[in-house]
Amino acid sequence: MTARPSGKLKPRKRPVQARSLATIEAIFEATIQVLLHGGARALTTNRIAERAGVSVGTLYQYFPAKEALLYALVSRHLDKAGQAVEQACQAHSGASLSDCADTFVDAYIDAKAGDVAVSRALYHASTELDMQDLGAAMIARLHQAVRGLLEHVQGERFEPLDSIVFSWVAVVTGGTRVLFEEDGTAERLPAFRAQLKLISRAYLDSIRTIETKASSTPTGECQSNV
Amino acid sequence: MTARPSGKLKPRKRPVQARSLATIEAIFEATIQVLLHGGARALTTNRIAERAGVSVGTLYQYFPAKEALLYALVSRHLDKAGQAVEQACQAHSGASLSDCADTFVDAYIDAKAGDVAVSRALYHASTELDMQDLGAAMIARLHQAVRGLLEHVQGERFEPLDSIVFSWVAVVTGGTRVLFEEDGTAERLPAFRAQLKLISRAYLDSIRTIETKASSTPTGECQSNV
DNA sequence: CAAATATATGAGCAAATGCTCAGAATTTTT
DNA sequence: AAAAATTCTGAGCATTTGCTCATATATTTG
Repeated sequence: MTARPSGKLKPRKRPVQARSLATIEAIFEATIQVLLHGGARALTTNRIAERAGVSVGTLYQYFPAKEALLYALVSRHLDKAGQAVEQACQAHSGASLSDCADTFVDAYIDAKAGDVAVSRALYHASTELDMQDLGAAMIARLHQAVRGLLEHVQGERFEPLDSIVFSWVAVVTGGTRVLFEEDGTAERLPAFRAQLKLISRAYLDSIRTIETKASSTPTGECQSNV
Repeated sequence: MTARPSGKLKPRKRPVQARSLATIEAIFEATIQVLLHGGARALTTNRIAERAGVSVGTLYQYFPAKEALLYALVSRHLDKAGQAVEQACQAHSGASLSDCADTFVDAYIDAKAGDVAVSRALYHASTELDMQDLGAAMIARLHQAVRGLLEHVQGERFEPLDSIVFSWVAVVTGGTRVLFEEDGTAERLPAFRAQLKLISRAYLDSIRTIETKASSTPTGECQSNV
């Protein structure tokens, strides 16, 4: 289900001894540090290696290209967040509508808020490269989790489900990103989280239709999407 | 009110003859073309000049650095969008709540949807540089326009206004950006627009309080923000 | 211990990039 | 038409970047 890197993005060598694992970890950590300290422009393989306390050659023994390193790092980060959201959604399956709304909002924000600076840095770094597949995989994952959440709300039905899921996820993830790019993220976060829950609850509440009744499409404009 | 570039971001020379103005326009256009064709990685000053049909020297006569060129281009683009939204908001001042919701959603999406590819390209290019001031100025502009819109809804009051404005703007702009990064933006756009209106209407409707009555804060968590 | 395997080193190459500058070409002014 | 002002040219410099490879060190295996 996870996007598998191809060509130059695939890791070069798998570590077998303990020290090499530690080296890779150091490289990952150094990458984040360089990114945080100097931004995407300062992110050179030589600098990363220096900061990690290894030589460039070592870096290139595990990653065939700078892109591959970033790819692995972003992949890792997204995977953690995706897993957290999936878990939360499954744990709250069958909950009430407003609980569902809160569940997704909290899960997503918490997953990203763990380290705002890292999230921001990795995002900026990722836009340079062509890793749309990673972003797409993440979104697909969120879609599936949220879809499951909405499908199991007792006695309610949402149509058109695809469109609703897409829009809700877009609004929550996109809105959070805007917050994270802003200065003063931390201070704004609590209020934003509360408002995002209000938004989600109000939205889902306004478009829900009671089950087993004839469902009249709430909007005339949209029907379905591929 | 507009952010003024300082240091290396300030244009170098002002055009006085007609041909130089055309040259600058060609450089702008070429920048967009190169960006669209090869992405941020391929955006070099030599390539831009070549595509524009001028020499690099000419480019550097008007822009002291590559950054300055991009800064001017993004500034221009954001300004156009900001102006469009401001105008729409002012034109619909005093409208009903759901009209207000639709107004902002339509104005913002239309401003960005004019040329999806350009929006996307410029956004990606801008993340590399440090032009947070431009983004901040744009957001501040949107905030003010939306605040004016909500303040003039007859007989309704929104509190805490700052928090509501921030969240609504974040959700609309962020959600739209997610859509624009996705594949198949065009096909998804109509459905998303409709859902975004539903989201906005449901949200604003759920938090409105009748004027001249004692306003009870709808959420306990959030009060105000600096 | 020795052979085999795994890991680490870092000087330096090839390519690319941002940008300059001395002067040519064009337009405007006198 | 000459002088002045403006605009344009593009070869090439200084620097940076991603990355390699011959060699050295460390760890495991037989």
